Formats: sequence, structure tokens, C-alpha cells
Amino acid sequence: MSSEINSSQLSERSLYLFKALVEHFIQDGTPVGSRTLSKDSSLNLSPATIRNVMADLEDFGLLDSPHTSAGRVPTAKGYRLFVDSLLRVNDLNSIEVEKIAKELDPGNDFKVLMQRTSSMLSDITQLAGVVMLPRAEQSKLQHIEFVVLSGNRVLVILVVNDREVQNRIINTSRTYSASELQEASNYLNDIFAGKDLAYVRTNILDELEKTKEQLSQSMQTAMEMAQLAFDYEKSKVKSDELFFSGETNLMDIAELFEVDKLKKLFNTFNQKRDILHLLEQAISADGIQIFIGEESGHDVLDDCSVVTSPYEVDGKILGVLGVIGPTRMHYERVIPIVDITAKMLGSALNLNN
Amino acid sequence: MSSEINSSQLSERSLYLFKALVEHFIQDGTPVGSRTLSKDSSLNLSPATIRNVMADLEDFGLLDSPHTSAGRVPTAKGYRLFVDSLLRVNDLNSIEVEKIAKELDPGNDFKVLMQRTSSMLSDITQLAGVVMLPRAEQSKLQHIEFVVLSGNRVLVILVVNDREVQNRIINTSRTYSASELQEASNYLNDIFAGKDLAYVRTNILDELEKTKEQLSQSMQTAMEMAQLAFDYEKSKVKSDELFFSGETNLMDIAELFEVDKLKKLFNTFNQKRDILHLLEQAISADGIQIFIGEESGHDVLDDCSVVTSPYEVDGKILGVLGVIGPTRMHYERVIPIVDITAKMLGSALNLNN
DNA sequence: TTTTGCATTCTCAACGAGAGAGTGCTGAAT
DNA sequence: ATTCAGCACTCTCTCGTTGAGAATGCAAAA
Repeated sequence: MSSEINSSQLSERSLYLFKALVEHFIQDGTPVGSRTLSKDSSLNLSPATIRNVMADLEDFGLLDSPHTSAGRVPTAKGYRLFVDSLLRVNDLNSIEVEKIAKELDPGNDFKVLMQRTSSMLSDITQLAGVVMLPRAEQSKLQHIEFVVLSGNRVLVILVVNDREVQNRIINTSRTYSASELQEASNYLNDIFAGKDLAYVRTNILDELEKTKEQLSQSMQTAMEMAQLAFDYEKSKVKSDELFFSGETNLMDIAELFEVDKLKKLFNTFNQKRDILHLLEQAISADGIQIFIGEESGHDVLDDCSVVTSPYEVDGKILGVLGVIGPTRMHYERVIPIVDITAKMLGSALNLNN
Repeated sequence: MSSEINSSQLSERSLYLFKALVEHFIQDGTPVGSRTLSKDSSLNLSPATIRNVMADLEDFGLLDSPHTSAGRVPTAKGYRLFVDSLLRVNDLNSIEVEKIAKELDPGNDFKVLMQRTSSMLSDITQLAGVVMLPRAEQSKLQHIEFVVLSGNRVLVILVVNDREVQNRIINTSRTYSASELQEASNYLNDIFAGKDLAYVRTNILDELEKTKEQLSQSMQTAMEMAQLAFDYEKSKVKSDELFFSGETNLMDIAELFEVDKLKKLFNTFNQKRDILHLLEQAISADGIQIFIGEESGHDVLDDCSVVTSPYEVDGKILGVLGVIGPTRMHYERVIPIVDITAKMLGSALNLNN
């Protein structure tokens, strides 16, 4: 990409001042001038000297000034340096860890847990929380069950991947009895349990042929049911799951004071597509990943940073979670929160196994 | 409440002008002055005469002026009169009816249908759509099923009220086999199918006593399972279901240009409580119900109107749906849309029976 | 190399003037 | 008794100006 900034290319002092400036800006949100920095930093330098340093930092592309008389502001590149080399992450205090742990009570099903996690993240950071569970690349059918409803309707229940339950209602051409359907599901479970859904789909037709010859009533029924159920499945694009929380927290941040920007941002959240795309990039990272401002590649997120971490069970990555906030966020606090939440969600899910 | 305005208390001409004014304001959003109205209305009156009429209307509390030189704006009371007595509702053109019908394809399960309806409403009106399904006052257990998961976990599937499926995962003290659980569910279905959930809950203990004496292994198992499953149920507050869509459409409306108001409004949506409360009021109305501005009683909705209609199946009201938008909305278009959507959702759900 | 001093640049808030829009009132016309 | 034209008045909104304040960059001194 662009020329990498290495902390060794800058003097100790420049880095120190740069760090002080970023911290100051994160705190206040107002551009930082030389006078302020001179008072703020413990090294005793006059504003003029600091101005020189700041001019250098600006040449490096780490700082920017909104206008002549407004002090300096970190650029995305600046935040990048700050986050990568300068930031010292806080330890979480035990109260917060406690709070996180409490929300991630493992005795809940998958979706509830994801929802809770996301809302806990937004609560604790006062930013927007997000949890993603990518579409499973393969779905193993574990159990299939039919329940008769009123009318010619049958409820199909699929248990997939040892945790996920899918329900669908199909309309049938005739009325089936409960025992008939019981037999059908027994038959289907026998031949298809443990198989991949895709496999099931493609092999139903073959089986249907076979059963036609054998003409066993129960098998016939089973196949009819299965075909209906999986036709439905095919027509439905199963998308990844994504849970947001606390989007309204972003309404406070000064960078988004125009309703227009806000609307674009919220629409992006609603469409989910772009955010999913972003989070998918983070899934292969082996820990915290941070997208700062423009880096995300989506201009609605220009003033935002996204802090993510994959969460895993048994060393296998299940999904990604994170926090969306202004570039000017308290990284030193947010990073450990995201980090520990990912770990705790992982182990909460692990207990379920 | 306050003195009722009856259209007969005002002259024909006043009403005509009032109607013209409201329509004009709904169109433009800017306060309407006497000059504009004079040109606009087909009766040939000078601005001065119109000013007199407007002063009267203001005395009646139907109009208000933001300041001396800004023309007039309808009050909530004014909108009320307009909507109740003056409004002539448009017929929907067949393209729109078509569009609504297409979205409400009955071949979907309940939640999907509600979600679709809500997003269709917001799409077609460019406002926020909302669909509520109140918590069923009684839930009849139709079918119970257990599926063995890995670890000591059992998936409990409850089919309730002929349409709703509830899943929960329970942790058991020992490992159960599939056939054992099959027996258990058979037993439970025999004695509890068709009964009310509350009844089931209270009677499980009694049954447990009985089975202890009889000591049949399968019954014993069944009761253990059931107790776990329904304990879980009790701990969970089952809330009404509420689906929003298109909240971001409200960001365009000029009345909400302050981020602050917007935030409060969105927070209200997120909490759902207030909106639920409002919709519950509409559930007993026997058709379209409109809450205008302050009438809703929630000050975040001061600049909004809510147009609702209950939807019913077999003459029984199932829930409420509607649209939230600025008081200055195109009622003549929105009302028939909400009306027809409620009817079509009703019949879409009816087909499922 | 650092600092002091200074002219310069830019924003922001406050102010005032003038245009524009709309009102209410009065007195004349129908 | 209405209706209407005329008019003074009020209020908002926009625009330009002005002055204060903040921060800068540069040059010259320490």
C-alpha cells in the first residue's frame, strides 16, 4: 500500500508527542494545538518546538489540520501507527469482566447468546456492537421430524449441525396422519441422518425412484415430504446471521452530526451486506483486527473504526464479533473488551458441546 | 377531552379552505399563507378575506402559526378534523395492490410473513412499518419432541397453537438415548397434547408424583425432561413480538432534523415497550385507527402520526399492523394501504388454516 | 537546537441591515 | 353585512462585516 510508517523512523520525542496528541484528541475531540500539547506533555518544550515536530508528523501523513488555525488531528494512518505501536492496552477491571461473564450465560441457545453478546458489547462500550455467525459451509442433517398441523399443512423440523433448528411449513396435496408421518421421519432419519444437506437434496430424487419400484407406502410418503421440504429449502437463500445492537449510540458522536451521514450509515447496517463483507475479512485474522476510517473501504464508515475479533470453539473459528464506533474511540478500553468477549463467547459455546 | 370540533360548527367555506390548507401543507411542509391559499383555492377570494377565515380557524384551535409572518400550520386537533371528516381516501391503483399481494405470499411461516409485511409497508409508504403479534393469552401445546444433541444436551421442540415453534436446549444430568426420549415424548404427547401450557406446567408435579409410585422408567424420564423444559420456559418472559422496518425513512422528514429527537425516537423503537403499548390500544378498534401527534401520549411521537389497523383471521383479531410517519403524511394514500394490508395479511394467514 | 517574537491565516460568534413574507386592522366598496 | 384594498407592523432569514481568538509558520535571537 502506501509507505509504511515504522516507529523507528521517528525520534523518540516525536513519537511521544504524537501519542500525547492522539490521546488528547481521543479525549476531547477537538484539534490539538501546540500550546495545549506543550502544557500537557511532561517534557518541557515550548510551543514553537512542538510546532516543528508537528509539522514533521504532518509531512509523514500522520497528522492533518482542518485549517490553518485549528491545531492537528490524527489521520487514519496516524491512528494506525498509534494502535499498532504506541497503544498500551488497559487491563479490564474485574467488575467489567464479571459483567461480561454474566451476560454470556451458556445456558442459552445460539441465537439468544449472539444477541446478548451484541447488546452487551454495545452497552459496555457505548458504541455499536455486532456479532456475526457466517453461513455454515456445510450443514449436517441431524434429525428430521414432521408434525401435522391443521389443514393440509405439515410442519417440518430440521435439526442441523448439532445446534441449529430450522422450521418450515409445507402445504401438502392430501392429509397425512400422524403415524404415517412418524414412519416417514423414521425412515428418513435412518437413511439421511448425519449426511450433508446438499447431499440429501441431490439424493432424494434417486431414492424416490427406488421407492417407486418398491412401492412401500411409508417410504413413498417420506419421499414426498422430503422433497417438499427441501424444495422449499432450495428456494430460500440462507444468509449469514448478523446481530447489531446500540446503533443509536453512534448518534452521539460528533463526527456524525449530519442526519444525512447518519442515514447512510444506518442504511448500511440494515442492508447488512457491506458489514458482512467487512467482517468476513476479519475472520481469517488470528486475533483482534482493527479497521480504521477509510481502511474499511466503505465510505459510510470513513469516520468510524471497527474493532473485531473472531471467536472460536475447539480451535475452530465460528464467527466474528466486534464494535463499531468513531475513529476517535478509546481503543485502549475497547480492544480488551472485544478480545475478552470473543474468548468468553467461545468458551460459553464450548460448554454446550 | 377538549371541546369537540364538529364540521357542522364551521361554514362550508371555512371547511373548504381548511382542507385546502392542510393538503397544501402536507404537500409542501411549509406554513401556508393567505396569498398562497387565495391563488390555490378555486373560490375567488382575496387574501384579506382568507386571513379572516384563518383567524377563526385558529381560534377554534385547528391552526397555529409558528410566528407572525409565517403562515398557518394545522394543529393535532386540526389533523384530527381533517382525517375524520374532510379526508377523501384514494383508491389504490391495481399495481400497488398487486405489489402488496405479491409480498404476502402465504407459503411462509408466521415470522417471515410478519417481517415481510412490515418491510413491504415501509417500502410502499416510504415511512416506518410495524407489525405486532401480541403474546397469545393462552398457548395450547400441540406437540412435544426431544432430540438428542452431543454432550448431555437435549433439544426440546414445542409446537404451540398450531403454528408457533419454540426451541430450547436443556442440559441433563445423564445421557439419554434416542429411543428413551422417543418414548418420553410419546407419553407426554398422550397426556398433555391439546392442553394449555400453563396447565401443563402446574400439572407436571402431580404427574411426577404418580409416576414415582408406578416407577415406569420411560414415564420417569418423560417427567424429568418435561420439568426441565418447562422450568426454562417459566424463567423466560415471553414477550409480544414486534417487527419494525424502514425506520431510516423517518430521517428524511424535516420535522426530525435534530439528531437529538431522532435518537430518542430510535431508542423508543428499540425498547419497543412504548410502541407496544400504543398498538395495544389499537387492537380493540374495529378498523383503521390513527394517532395524531400528541394524541399518542408519548412525546417522542409529537411530530408523528401512527396509522394502524388490526388484522384478523376468522373474525378473531390476531394482531395490529401500521405505519409511523410525520403528522404531515399523505393520509389519503397511507390509510388505504394500511387497510388493505391488514386485510390481505389476514387472509394470507387464513389460507394456512 | 530551542525559543522568542511577530505577522498571518482562518474560524467563529455577534451584530446589523435589508429583503421577503405574512399578519391584523381600518375604512371604503359592494 | 361581506369583502377587499391599503398599510403599518412584526418576524425570520440571509448576507456581509467586524473583531476576538486560536494556531500557525518563519525569522532571528539565545
